[in-house]
Amino acid sequence: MTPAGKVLRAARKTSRRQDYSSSTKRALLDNAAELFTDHGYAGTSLDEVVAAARVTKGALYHHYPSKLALFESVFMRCQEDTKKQIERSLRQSKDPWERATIGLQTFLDICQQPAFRRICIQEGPVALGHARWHEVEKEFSFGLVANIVEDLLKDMGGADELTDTFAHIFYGALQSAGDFVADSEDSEDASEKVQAVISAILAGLRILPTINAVTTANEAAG
Amino acid sequence: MTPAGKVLRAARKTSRRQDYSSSTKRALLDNAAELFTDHGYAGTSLDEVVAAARVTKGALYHHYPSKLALFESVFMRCQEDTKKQIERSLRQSKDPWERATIGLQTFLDICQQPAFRRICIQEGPVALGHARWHEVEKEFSFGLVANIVEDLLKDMGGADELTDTFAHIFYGALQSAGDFVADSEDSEDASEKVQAVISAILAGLRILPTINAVTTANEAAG
DNA sequence: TCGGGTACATACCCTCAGTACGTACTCTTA
DNA sequence: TAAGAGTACGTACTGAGGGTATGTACCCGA
Repeated sequence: MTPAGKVLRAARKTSRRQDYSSSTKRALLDNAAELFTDHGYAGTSLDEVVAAARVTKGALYHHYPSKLALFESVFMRCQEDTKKQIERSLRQSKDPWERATIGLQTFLDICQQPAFRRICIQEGPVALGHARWHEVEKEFSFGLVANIVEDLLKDMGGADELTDTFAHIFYGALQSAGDFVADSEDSEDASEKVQAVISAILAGLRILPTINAVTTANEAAG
Repeated sequence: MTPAGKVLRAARKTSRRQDYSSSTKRALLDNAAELFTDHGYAGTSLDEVVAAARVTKGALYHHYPSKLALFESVFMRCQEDTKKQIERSLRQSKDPWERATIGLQTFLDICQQPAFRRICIQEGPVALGHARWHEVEKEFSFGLVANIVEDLLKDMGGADELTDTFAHIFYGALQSAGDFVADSEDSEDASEKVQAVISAILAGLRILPTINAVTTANEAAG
């Protein structure tokens, strides 16, 4: 702990009451996250959540207006954690290809974690609705992956108009890849295979401008 | 109608009572499919379903043991329809690459249909549970796509041990591609772009054996 | 024609999300 | 420092919806 940290801690103006309150809220969020991860949104009752957090429904509805709002808070925290984790991993290198490799590998790892899989990939779109889910994803995990892909394409020779399309499709591919590894018996073996396939797909990127040129030419001719 | 058809129809041994029963069951299934597609599993109440089918809950629970069982029936029918549709499209050609193109394009189209998207892709794994969902998928839509990919790889030079891995990842890519087109403003434009990207990914397939060889070599060396 | 089984309808129960209201505690302000 | 106000809950209830128990009309074979 730095001296600055000590000063900040001493100087903060939160009352004991506020501390208790935020602690309660955090307990609700933590326990909800765990229960939603294990049993899904519909499979988790608020009675279970408040019991795990050792409070009552009155406390829950004081901090969150609805079950859905509670889930969305859990969802947002999961997305924020993911974003931070990927951004931290990206700071390890300056080389575009290396950054891409590291960033994508990090995302792939996160896709195998139960919390992200269940809450952000599976339950998210169903509970929040596809529109709201997509809106948030764009600003967090998908946005990061899209940026990485964009940088890759730029590095390979000019921003292509297929960038956005490829990013979307590639994002789904990564999620599936995470599923594949998470569901496999031998996760090390599966992880290696997945890396090989991802590499092959990215290699396909190299000829993407060519294909696009052909498509455009056909379009003009047709 | 062929004479054989007439004979069959005349010869069938179903009573009027049985006709009514199966008609009721079908009405429940049809209306449930529509409501589940529009409002999801949790968002659809059985009261709405029975009202739409103009029966009561007694009738529903006579034909289906639970809400989940009703959903699973809808889900299965959707998967069966998809399988039939793809298989029919595959009969159009004998050439492996052409078959692959046609089959994948058909699946891509189906991925954009609201029923398949909502019931088989989004709600399916959440409502049925990931394990049960995956089990069924393997026998239907995913199985077909995996076969197409396998044939492609075989045609390109020997069955690769990465086939299964690639099939999984590619399947996810196709689902995302369907999402991309379905959510886009200009679906024709999006469809063309998606085709270009899919082609690029399949092109990456060509060098997949090479990558695998390198990976294996590294593994042996390490 | 007469039991028996089928195909429903009706009425009820239980779980669970959400609400209304009560209360204790704290923090400010006169 | 006493009082008023607001915060942070707890308690008791309501309504919606999935599921069940039971009643009943009808058909169908014997």
